[in-house]
Amino acid sequence: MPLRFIAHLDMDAFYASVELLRYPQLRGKPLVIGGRRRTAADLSRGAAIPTLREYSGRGVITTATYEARALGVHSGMGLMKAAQLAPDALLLPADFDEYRRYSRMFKDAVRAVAPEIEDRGIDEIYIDLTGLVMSGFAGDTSDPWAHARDVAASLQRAVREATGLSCSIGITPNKLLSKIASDLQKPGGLTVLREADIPTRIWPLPARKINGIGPKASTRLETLGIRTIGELAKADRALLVEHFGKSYGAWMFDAAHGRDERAVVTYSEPKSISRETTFEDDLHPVRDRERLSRIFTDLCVRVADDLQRKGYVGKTIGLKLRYDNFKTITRDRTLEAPTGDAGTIRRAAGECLKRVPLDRRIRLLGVRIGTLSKPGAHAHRDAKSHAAHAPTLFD
DNA sequence: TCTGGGGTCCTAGGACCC
DNA sequence: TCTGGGGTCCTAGGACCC
Repeated sequence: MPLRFIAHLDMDAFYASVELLRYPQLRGKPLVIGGRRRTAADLSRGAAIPTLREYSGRGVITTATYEARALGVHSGMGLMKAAQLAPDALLLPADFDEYRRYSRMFKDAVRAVAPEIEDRGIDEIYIDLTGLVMSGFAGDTSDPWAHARDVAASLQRAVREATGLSCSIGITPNKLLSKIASDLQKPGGLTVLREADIPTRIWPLPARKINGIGPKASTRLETLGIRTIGELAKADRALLVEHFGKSYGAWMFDAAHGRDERAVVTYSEPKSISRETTFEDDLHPVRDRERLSRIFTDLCVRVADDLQRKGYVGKTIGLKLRYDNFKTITRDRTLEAPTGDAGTIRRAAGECLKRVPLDRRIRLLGVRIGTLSKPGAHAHRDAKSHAAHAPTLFD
């Protein structure tokens, strides 16, 4: 594989930073984003921003400012637990429409300089800078990595000019290393790593820093006495394969050596669309059946709306259910023909529901549609079905 | 004061077909 | 009678990521 210059760009505390543009007076204070969705009333109220102390409910932190992180809270943490650690931290509910707007702005600003972008969600991207870096380099004897650094700095300036926001960038020969590198000097960092830097910069880090090694795998690695990426790199490959399987074990070993040949993928089609909701209080399948039925139908309608808006139909309808003990089960059913119709989705999901045990309270209900396609010329469109639905356990 | 919501990918068994 | 592969689709669960 020829030498590449791959960047990973990660927006710094993205949701919180967008909020600070709107509420500059909060700058410097500990702030977390999370909890229920923001309503128009929340925005117009103009009242004081509530603190974590006042919160009650099942929300989690989606983003914490660096000031809040200094108090021990982090994304994914339950808000009730965070309130124990940082009762005076300010809490704002998320405003996803606004974050998506800023997401488009920063991606457009990057794209104007470097078009080879892979979307990795609302606040991060990979960028293949190889062409850009090398084109400035024909016959030049100076260091292309220094040039890569200049390109990255210009991207950071472009993002700041377009949005007022800061980001961190890692540049290395591949996506795996760049993802790690962009995290090394947050916020506002610019980290360039070459292959020769792996032993000093990568190997001391915990194995968990590798994108793809999560909480389960890192715990299992620890039981093998492997904590750092360096220890993983020096582990016996056969031992890893024995414990983690041929595919995952071998991948881990290669990752620890910084080997990754994946391309920057600039376009991909969605594979599934889903909507789910966690209830404020667990619902009883019998006593709360009317409420459950209404929520269920609403989820199906929202999935159908999403399909319509994005221009897809789907063939596999899925149901997701989480019980009060957090055990999660899924059921799905594949239709004869793809659909985008809320009533059809509701009927199929209703059939799935008949196949799950309803012997305990329910915490979460979700509806998913997969095996997506574009409603094509030869695909037969359903006549409008008026959301007539077959009786189900929730009716 | 446990643990959101939207995704992707992988595995594994069984059905079914050649 | 028993014994084969391989390939694809469907379903359920789980790890992981942002």
